[in-house]
Amino acid sequence: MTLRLYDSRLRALVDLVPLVPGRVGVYVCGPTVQSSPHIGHLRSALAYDQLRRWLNFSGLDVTFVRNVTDIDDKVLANAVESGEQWWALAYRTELEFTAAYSAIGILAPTYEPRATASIPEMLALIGRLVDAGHAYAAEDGSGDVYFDTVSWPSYGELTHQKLGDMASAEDADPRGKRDVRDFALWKGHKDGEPSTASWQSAWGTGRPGWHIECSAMSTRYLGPQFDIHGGGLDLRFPHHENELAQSHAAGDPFANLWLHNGLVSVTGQKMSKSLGNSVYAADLLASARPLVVRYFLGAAHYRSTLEFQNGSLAEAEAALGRIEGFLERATRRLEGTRFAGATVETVPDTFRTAMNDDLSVPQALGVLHEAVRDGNTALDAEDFAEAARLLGQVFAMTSVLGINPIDPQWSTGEQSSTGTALKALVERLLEDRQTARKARDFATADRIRDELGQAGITIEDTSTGAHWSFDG
RNA sequence: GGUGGCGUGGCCGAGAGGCGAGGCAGCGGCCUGCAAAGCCGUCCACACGGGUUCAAAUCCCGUCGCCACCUCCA
Repeated sequence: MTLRLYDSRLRALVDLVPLVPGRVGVYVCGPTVQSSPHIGHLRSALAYDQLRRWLNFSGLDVTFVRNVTDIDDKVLANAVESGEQWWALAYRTELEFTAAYSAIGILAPTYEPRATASIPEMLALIGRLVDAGHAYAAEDGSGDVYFDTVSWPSYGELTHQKLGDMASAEDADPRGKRDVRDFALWKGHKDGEPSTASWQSAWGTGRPGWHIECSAMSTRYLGPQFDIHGGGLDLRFPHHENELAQSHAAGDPFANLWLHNGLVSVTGQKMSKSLGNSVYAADLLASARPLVVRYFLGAAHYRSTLEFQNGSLAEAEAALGRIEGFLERATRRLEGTRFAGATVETVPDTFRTAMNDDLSVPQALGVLHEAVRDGNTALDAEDFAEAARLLGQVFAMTSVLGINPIDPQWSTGEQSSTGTALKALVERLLEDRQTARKARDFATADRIRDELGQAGITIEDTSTGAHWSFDG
């Protein structure tokens, strides 16, 4: 059984056939580090994290490259606004992204190249394009170098647009362009721009255009041809179209498969700064546990628009709570039986089939929740063999999806002296409550439960004694 | 003007010709001293109008509404 993915260039589901058997190269467009990470950046990164984990689970050796574009018009503009060096802004922002990614369990890439560290590769690529007649230096002396779209007949192949049908970009500065649709490969240095943001080239000092960095970095680390290129739906045009054009025109076969993840809408609207409805990573992480944020962002299919609204996180918390509840309850009940710790971690075939079908995570979550329900039923029936089997499945499925609650990733590090003291105190109170219950002094028993409840601690009476936990 | 997507129950969210995905919320029940947790049941949906078919949420035609991209975007 092989993984099928939706290739947005072919607009069809295709089998993933690695160029080198057993190995997969994945390039994902990372952020332009111009401002703080928002919900959309996290959703996108998470989609490819799910892909990567599934590829790994399927036994493939994955080289996963996600870039950081640390030089760009907006980086320069925002640095002027905030009164700091552009490279300081870029690095500060990059650290914010890394922290947010890591908080929700996105695995660190195999490598994370920065655009500014691949300038020679970009210049070499531009040189090949100029030599091949698909790029030209502007004739206005600006030092700009443009890709010649008219010289490349298949321009538009990724987004299935014809050059003549495209709306002309009225806001673009035509300057030295031969055609308004030509895009900058290299931007000549302008007065007022910091000298630290300019590099020597055959066309004068300057800096890279947008797009060229991804062609240069993907082929630098994955080769002129690689398996998968991913990014947000909004990058299809112009960014990915231009990447494809410049790489093909330079003679590179480039990516075999193009993946695009859906965007996030906030209460039905596109998120944008002008609407003032931006939801930042920091907002999300301040209002829910990181595991809940991950569950929420990963619960819809990666190609669907994900709707964020009031209550979204609470719903995710509740759904996840069911899974956590089963894992805890089952582990507790199986403790001391011959099934404890003997769970074989396998994933059900239905789960595997769903994941292989273009990463159908929503269906896979359906399988997961059914296993949780069946597992709870087995526990109620004291069928420990069945409960243990399902516990193993739930562990396996949550691990593959990166939402296994007992993964050390999610531990809040409460093994402190305060934690130990709290445990002793709560257990002491639970003993008092148990004594009262045995004496049928329910007023006292309920008072203890209420007091603990007010302190944020929930009590559940089970056949093996009272269990306490913090409120979700 | 061009390219593409979407409309599913109170909400989120899968499915893509024939068995009610799943979750959240609600209601009824079992369990419980009462709860909590869990389980069972219930709530039988597919924008609208036609058509094809033994059978349509799914295919076809039309209509309405919403959204994305067309050189800042994850």
